Amino acid sequence: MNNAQIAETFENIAGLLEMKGEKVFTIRAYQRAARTIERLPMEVGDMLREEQDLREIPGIGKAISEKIAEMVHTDELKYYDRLKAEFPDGILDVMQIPGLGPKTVRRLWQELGVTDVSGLQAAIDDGSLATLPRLGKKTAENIARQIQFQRSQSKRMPIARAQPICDRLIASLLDQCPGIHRLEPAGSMRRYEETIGDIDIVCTADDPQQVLGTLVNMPNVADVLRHGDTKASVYLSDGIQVDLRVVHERHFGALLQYFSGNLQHNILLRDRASSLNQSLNEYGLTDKETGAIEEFSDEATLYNRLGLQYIPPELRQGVGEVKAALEHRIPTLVNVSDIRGDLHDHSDWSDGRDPMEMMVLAARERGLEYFAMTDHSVGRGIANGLSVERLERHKAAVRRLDQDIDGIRLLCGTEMDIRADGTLDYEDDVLEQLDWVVASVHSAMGQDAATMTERIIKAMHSPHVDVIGHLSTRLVGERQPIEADFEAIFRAAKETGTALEINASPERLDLRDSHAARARELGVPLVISTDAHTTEGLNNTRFGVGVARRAWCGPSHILNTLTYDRFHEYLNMPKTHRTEAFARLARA
DNA sequence: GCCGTTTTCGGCCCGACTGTTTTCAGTCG
Repeated sequence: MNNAQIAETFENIAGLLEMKGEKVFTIRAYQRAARTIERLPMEVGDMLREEQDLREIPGIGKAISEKIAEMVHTDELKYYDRLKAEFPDGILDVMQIPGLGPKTVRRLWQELGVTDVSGLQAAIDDGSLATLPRLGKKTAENIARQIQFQRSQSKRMPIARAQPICDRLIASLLDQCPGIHRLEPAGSMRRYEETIGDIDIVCTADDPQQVLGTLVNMPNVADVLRHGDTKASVYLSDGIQVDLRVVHERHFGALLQYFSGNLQHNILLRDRASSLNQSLNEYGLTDKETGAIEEFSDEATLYNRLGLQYIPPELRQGVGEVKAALEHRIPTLVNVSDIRGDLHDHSDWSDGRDPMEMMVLAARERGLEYFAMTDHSVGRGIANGLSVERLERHKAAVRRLDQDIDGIRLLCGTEMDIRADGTLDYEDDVLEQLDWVVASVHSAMGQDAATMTERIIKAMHSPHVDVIGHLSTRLVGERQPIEADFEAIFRAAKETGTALEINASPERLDLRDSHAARARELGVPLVISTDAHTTEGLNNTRFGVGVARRAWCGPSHILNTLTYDRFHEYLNMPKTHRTEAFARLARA
């Protein structure tokens, strides 16, 4: 079993225990373990194989580590099987419906025999649900609506889709509410999660009611879920929920912190406050003895007041960052402004939309010092991949632009297919004339893990392959990643001196955060590239930087933060010396 | 179930909103 499957099992256990009426702290422990395992940089199976003690991971103790070991070794969990047997099969689906919690679901099952979503719908339709004490007509209507919504949309939205919706919404609120002082996205958007459950926005304004009223009355609001004095929740017709919270200016720091989450981070922070005899809520810190309230107009002061280093939003995942902040171990994270080059880009020579010259000018406009033109190789017939002959002319065109355009250095490159058998799409004599080679998997993505791992590692052993592009080939919310032994691939990357790409295209975000973290731990040079196919695509660097920041990467972990001269020095190094050379160059 | 510059036992985050209630339980984030 892999981390994702183990995490899901613990999540389900938590759900079933809730219904059973188990102690909330037991339930919380399983939920916390699930989140932690989901975000672990390494497969727990590999950790056990290397005889690491899982109990060193925060939130994982004796009972849970034993359960993990059982799942890794036997692919099943007897405790979970016994627990599942106590409940009908579809009951967890019923609990997924917003507004229905364990207490209600249990009553519906025991008193009305509801065991799945269709049974729930039937209980609404025949009126029996509304007859139960403390449930009524309105509740029945709300549940019916939620079932409809759940059917019409998938649960979480890729950040690529949510971001423009959020941007438009904020622009629209600012436009219609002149009394707004501050308005910022918070939640998973601010943490640069790869998918967004709902759009959280925090606000300060002269007249909170006016702002909330404006939101609920917007034309693209499909449904109003809640509308109170300080917060409102709506469903947009775009298929995503928006939560807006409005408070007084002097509470803004505490509110922004509270709403930027995640849940586990906030729990740990409140825990920290508690140990200082303070109580933390979205309005500020309350002294438990005197009752005095301290307010914060910005987040940094709040963290400092708790004796903590400031924790950037991307790190607020409840997986050790609070402890690190206490010990002043929060690193300086990479910023968009640190990125000096883009090393994976397409033009209309292959499947890009814009001409090479426009791409280069757009890159220069964005302040980049160097830029690699990496159109597809011949094997990508469908993407108008370049034959050896066209590659020759492509190269000449790049060299010409490099001469003609000042202020940016160009690299002749390719995004070359790694074929199904691990051979490369161009011969060595062609590759050695290029400045920069991105090698990517675009075909036969369904290979078994052993074949795929061997295929990629074989490509890494080529002296000409500088970086592996979008390693897992996943598309967020669309296509599953390849099956492979990623730990072995990361180790081979280090050994062969092959860099790994963090593909910043928000559809990809590949490496994903936990993989980037593991590669960083091993010292593999990472590259943040946009894989732009249009000039606008160059704006996506921020998403890649978001992934790198979530992986605790500083500028010294990212190859394309090097100045052109240093980057050039790196490239002139034989591959096998590069990992070491990078560590030196990045420190210098 | 986890965890310890108070603790190996006794704690474990905190408030808003809704519906169905005459004071609050359930759910959510």
